[in-house]
Amino acid sequence: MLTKAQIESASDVAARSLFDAIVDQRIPPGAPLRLKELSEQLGMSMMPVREAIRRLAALDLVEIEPRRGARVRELSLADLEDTYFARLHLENIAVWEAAQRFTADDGAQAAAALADREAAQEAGDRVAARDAHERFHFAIYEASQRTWLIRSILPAWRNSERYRIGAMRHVETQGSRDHEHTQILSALMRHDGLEAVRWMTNHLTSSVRLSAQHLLSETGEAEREISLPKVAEVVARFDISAGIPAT
Amino acid sequence: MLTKAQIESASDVAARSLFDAIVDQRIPPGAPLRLKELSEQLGMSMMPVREAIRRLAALDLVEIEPRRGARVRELSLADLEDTYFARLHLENIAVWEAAQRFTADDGAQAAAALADREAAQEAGDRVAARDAHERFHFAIYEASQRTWLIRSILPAWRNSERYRIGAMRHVETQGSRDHEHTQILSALMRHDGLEAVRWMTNHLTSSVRLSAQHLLSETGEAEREISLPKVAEVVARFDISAGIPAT
DNA sequence: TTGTGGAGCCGTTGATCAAATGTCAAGATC
DNA sequence: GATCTTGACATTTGATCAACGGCTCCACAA
Repeated sequence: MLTKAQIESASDVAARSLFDAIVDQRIPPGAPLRLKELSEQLGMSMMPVREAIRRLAALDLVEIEPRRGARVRELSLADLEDTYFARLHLENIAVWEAAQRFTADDGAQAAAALADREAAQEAGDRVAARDAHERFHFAIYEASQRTWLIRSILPAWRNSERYRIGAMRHVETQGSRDHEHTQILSALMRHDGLEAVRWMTNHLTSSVRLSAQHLLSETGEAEREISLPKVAEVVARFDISAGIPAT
Repeated sequence: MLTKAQIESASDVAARSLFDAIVDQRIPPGAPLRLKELSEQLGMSMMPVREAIRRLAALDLVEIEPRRGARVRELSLADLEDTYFARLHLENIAVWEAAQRFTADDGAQAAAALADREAAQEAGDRVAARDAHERFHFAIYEASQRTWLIRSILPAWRNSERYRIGAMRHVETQGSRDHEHTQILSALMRHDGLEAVRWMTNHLTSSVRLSAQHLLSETGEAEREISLPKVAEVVARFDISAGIPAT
């Protein structure tokens, strides 16, 4: 496990480094990504950097114009809404499915990630905290065993990180985040899909609220309501299914 | 529209060519993709081929082992089920959303794609038919205006093509396929989301049945039931929402 | 305002580097 | 004496590098 995982190709390094820089806004939205410039900074040739950029483009974090190069995608309220619309649906389906086949081992992995996250949080290591947070969520989704569904989640997830990180930096509503995580996990361990969906919906809804607030405060725009499926509607979709035999 | 679109980079050509070859099983499941071999066949250097392979890997059509190269992912009944599970959920959400904001222009585009498909079918051009089929479906999904949701659909869609193409080659159930397409489209034009979801569910369900049948007949395995959400359950999820104000 | 020239940058190429595997022979073991 | 194991070498293949060629954009001039 250590032997292979340690080998990190140059483009892996570049991809991770660029992703961090974009999420942290060290490379701001709209900024062009110059191959030569980046390859010098990272101490490698242009090729691995180029590949890293293509990978980020596959996640739609950057836009590539042929023969023109790549630039960081702009942030917008519309994009934020759209991202969370997708997340609300996809992740709730995953959670619902996970509830039906959640094992003790799944629970242990998720709990470990939660612990890692709190430790990283207290140590002030934001990158590690973000990493652990992702591990927690995907430990849950993977319990659903629905591989293609899980794969579909990742791009939207990664995109939402761009909005979330900024919003979470200063805000101190971390307590309710933790509470939501715990509630989702405990509902899953009880195989209570409906309750897990309810908490996941709350979790995502409050995330998007905070992110939107932060985004608008940065651009100086007035606050305005964002358009998302109603919590009641989302939950109802699963509620009705509860009476119908699964799969 | 012609000026820019005509310029196709070497890796674009390679990616399309490889995708076609994999879907048609000219490169069979499990076969390794050798850079040198392919670059000679395609008359280009190894780099664009390499990039094309990475792109297909992003869609999970091929598996890459670091330093070992890439090979075509194997087909399996489990993967087929998993793919269609994702498609059933994602595409139904898209259809439901599309129904609410479907315009005459959306309808015209979808209808044009359908016509193209029938023309290609009669001309015996399978690649063009597959292309038009994809255009039809995505014309519908794009009417939903949910960009991130639509993006999430593509990988699973492309993967399902690997199963579908083989199954459709000989089978002559094309009539009911066409009927389903028409019904989906007309339901959308009437903004009848529930009916559109119903037909889409039928459409996907019969697709997966045929694909599974074909797959099992090829591997010589006995027919067996595949595990998917029940049609009633899928439709019910949207049915309950119909009573709740949208968005 | 429009046409032209130059600079900058990306996409591609062919060559080089490094890792991983398969082969083969020598020695150990049964 | 036959077979299995082990180690080094050669080959294959992917990953990376540096340079070339062509496209795009911008400045400047007519």
